[in-house]
Amino acid sequence: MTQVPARRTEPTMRDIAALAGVSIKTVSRVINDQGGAGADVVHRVREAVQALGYRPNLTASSLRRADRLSATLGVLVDDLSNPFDSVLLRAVEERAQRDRVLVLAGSAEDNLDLQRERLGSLAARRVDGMVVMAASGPQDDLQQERSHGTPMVLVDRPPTFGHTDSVITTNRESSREAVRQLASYGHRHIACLGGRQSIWTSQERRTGYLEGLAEAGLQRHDEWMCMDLKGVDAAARAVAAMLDGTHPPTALFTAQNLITVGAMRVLQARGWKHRIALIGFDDFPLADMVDPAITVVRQDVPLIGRTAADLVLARIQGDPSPAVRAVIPADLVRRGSGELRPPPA
Amino acid sequence: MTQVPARRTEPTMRDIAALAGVSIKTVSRVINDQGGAGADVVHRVREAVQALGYRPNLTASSLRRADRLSATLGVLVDDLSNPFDSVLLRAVEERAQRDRVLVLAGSAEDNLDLQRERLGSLAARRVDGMVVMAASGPQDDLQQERSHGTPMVLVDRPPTFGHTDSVITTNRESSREAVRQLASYGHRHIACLGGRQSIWTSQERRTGYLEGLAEAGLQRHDEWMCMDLKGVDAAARAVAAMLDGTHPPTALFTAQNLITVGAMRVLQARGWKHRIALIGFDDFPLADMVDPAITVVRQDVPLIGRTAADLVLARIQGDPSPAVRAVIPADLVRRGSGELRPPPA
DNA sequence: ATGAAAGCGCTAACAG
DNA sequence: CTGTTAGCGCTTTCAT
Repeated sequence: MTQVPARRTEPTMRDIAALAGVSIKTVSRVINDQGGAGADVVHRVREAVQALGYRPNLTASSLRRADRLSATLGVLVDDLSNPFDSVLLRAVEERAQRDRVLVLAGSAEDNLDLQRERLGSLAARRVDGMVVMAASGPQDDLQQERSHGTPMVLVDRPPTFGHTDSVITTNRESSREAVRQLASYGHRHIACLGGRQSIWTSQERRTGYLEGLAEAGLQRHDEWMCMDLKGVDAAARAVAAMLDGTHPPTALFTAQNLITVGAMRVLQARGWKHRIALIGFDDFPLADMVDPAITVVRQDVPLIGRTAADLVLARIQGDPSPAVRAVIPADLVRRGSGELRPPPA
Repeated sequence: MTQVPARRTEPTMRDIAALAGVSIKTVSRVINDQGGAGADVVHRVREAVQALGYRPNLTASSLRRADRLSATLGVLVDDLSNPFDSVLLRAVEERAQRDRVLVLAGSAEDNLDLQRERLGSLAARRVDGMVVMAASGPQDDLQQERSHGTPMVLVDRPPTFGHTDSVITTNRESSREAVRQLASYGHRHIACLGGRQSIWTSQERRTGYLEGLAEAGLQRHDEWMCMDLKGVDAAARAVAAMLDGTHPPTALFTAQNLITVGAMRVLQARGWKHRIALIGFDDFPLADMVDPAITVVRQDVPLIGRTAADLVLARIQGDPSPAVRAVIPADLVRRGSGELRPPPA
């Protein structure tokens, strides 16, 4: 292996102008296709660009340009390696690229300090707008950023302050529907396993669960409710404990991805996977390949991302209409595990 | 809902200077903690910053600063929503954030035109360096970008040109190991199902398969080799056809994620999942939850990402050492499907 | 159709 | 310790 070449200084419009024998302004006009330049001049400039390997400097241009736009969007999620987050990012990126806008991506890990730091980094780069999955807790930093005028769309969790667009899914309604379906299959002992209650979606799904119970005329039972579970193993332990309790449920509503997997693991280990019904919130790969295939509430994550991107891009273009709170419907994908009936009493 | 506030003009150092009654240079010093400023002056400046809600403009500063660094890294992958790509991105982001460097992310969809376009966008923003999963085909655009002096690290696929760092995994060696293990369990009819041969990794894995056969003293057989499969369904059809052929294999080596899933589906449908051995390249969620659990070759994607980030960040710092070709070992995760023996003849 | 001068927000180099 | 001047690469404005 040989030495890695050192960074060279890039040619500027000045260099092009000198080589083409025109003024720097003419170069600018040619490069931005603004017309009003003689054919031969255009040709000479293009040749010089080729010869020197010139590439426009967007940061310098946006500094002076009237719109001051950086053609860059900030996207802040919990964790870029999460399937939900990465699918969302991809959808935003795809939409943004249509307008030749690039995406600065960051993970805030549901941590307010990290979120503040990342917000500052994005602001320092003068992104044209932001798509943010808000960390749990007070949204002061987001609101402050917003008050600077930065177009911002919140995804997955709504803003607690005004004048700001958001895109969320039907957490509560779909959870309610899942529980109602379990009830309609004859279940009367339906448990809910959920994630951190500090996260808005967890709360909503829990509320939906309770509403579903009520609508089916079923009693709630504290023994059948377990929140703040973190990770597959914690979920598995909670499910095991519940099944060993004095009032074991016959159906489970797992309000989050990893919790669903934890529940599957326990049911599989005990050989009860065809006996205990299971509906999970959020789809996951291979949910249809296991036995029984897992019934889930599926969010339309790409649509959430596209909607968020459309909103923020429109705001950047100056759309002054009232703030929107878009709700993307989730649907119940029936695959088997949620259509198991309880054993006869 | 009320009107969304319009973008306001941000205060500049000039405004701070005016309010604090100092020169703009003093403001610069205070904001960049360069010292050499009286305590009361510092205080006045800080107050003005607070009062006006001033935030530094990194693009403007990097335009003039000696190092010209934008504190931004470009990351170009196939598809940001792929698990491999998003885990990689996350690892790079994490490393970059330690140096307060942000990440501009893009998907090139293994398409040379899109890749060129994205490369140009990154270059226009003067990223300090790039981490690139090269699209299949000629790497002229990458090489040209490289020749401009941009620090660049290729991941997952090596460069076909010189003086450029790369980070890859043991595609060939691990494939060979997988095949050798199948042979050691008594299999003599081992098939290989692979993805697009235009992709370097597919070729390497196929070569590893052939080497593994040879080392085990087994004959290769064209009927047992099927490449250029795209997607779960195509893979499933190919596996089905193979099993229906005149020389059905007793073991399968599937060289890519989705192909593994396609194979699983067929084996499951035919009730042969405990009869035909299966080893897949690349781990996937729930591989340990299905029956039988799937034996896979697992890449250490986070380590690949961290290594790539470390390399490019070091180059940005000026590291002049010879180009590195880092190889991150993949390991065989034995879960059951790859440890099935062939039926007695 | 082309160019000169000014300036975007900031930092470098040098004075005082 | 603090300020002045120049200039990063580009676009704006206005002149020719």
